Amino acid sequence: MARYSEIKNILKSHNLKVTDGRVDVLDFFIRQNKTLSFKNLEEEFKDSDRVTLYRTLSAFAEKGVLHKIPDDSGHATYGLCHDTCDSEDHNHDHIHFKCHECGTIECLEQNIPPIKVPGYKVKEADLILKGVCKICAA
Amino acid sequence: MARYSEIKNILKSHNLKVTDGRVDVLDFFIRQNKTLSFKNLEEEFKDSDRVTLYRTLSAFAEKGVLHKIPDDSGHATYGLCHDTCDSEDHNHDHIHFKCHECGTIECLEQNIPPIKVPGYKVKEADLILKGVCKICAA
DNA sequence: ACTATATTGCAATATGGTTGCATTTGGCCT
DNA sequence: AGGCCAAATGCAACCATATTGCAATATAGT
Repeated sequence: MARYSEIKNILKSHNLKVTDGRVDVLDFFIRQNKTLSFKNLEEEFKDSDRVTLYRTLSAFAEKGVLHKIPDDSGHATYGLCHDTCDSEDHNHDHIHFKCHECGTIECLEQNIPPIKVPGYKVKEADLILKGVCKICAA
Repeated sequence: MARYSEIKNILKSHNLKVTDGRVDVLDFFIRQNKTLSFKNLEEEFKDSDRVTLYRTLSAFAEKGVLHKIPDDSGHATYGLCHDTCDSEDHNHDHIHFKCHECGTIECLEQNIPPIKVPGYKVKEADLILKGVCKICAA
């Protein structure tokens, strides 16, 4: 497990009470260091309540610990926020990549290029690339 | 209603049997000339079976009459394919725009700029812009 | 008009997520 | 340390959305 004090700090600094469940979920994200779907979490935390898990994830997403990755399949996936996000300022303009082989969704370092559409006010942009990821392609 | 013969031709040329339900749905898409969610269709075709509607839409999407627009909300939306798509070759590299005010999803003429990611094989790209559409912004 | 095959309609079932509420817990304040 | 309050949890019930199996029906080709 990542340093307990570190995890506790992350929670506290995002205005989240430190509970066993939250510590475990956040620790899991840190250790896995990749995006996780609700299903992934449900499997990892079999004995904990689905509802709590949902609420943990939405609390994390709302407070800027995780970001929810839009997925056309409808199955939400979450990733750790890289930078110092909080409920006021989530900035996630990076590109996501979904691998057809291993199924994982990855946050890329690359940002979404700014796109202008005449007459439209663009506030957000979601770009999901699909194909074969670095690892599977190697 | 759009010319019945025209609708019939579209169905036939996509290897779809011409049934009353399909004609009605396709006609509705043509008349509305915008993307429609499953809910939109359900409301329009109250008396027809939801299951048939689901199957009609997925048949249309599979055969290239409609394209399914990925939406993070999980509620699928469909739009007429601009060009001559079929089950072999769907090409939908245009950008989608979701308006926060009127809620509609629009297909833009603009295409998604090609994006390279070193080490990755990019096969598809989905770009959804969000904000205020031309009509609401005016 | 007849037949093979695809489509429809219905009921049942699955999946994914939410709500209400009683109970427990964490964080703060003495 | 003890107590309080608000927030978090666990549970059951519920809701929305989507899918499956199957019998009945309609379509397209002969």
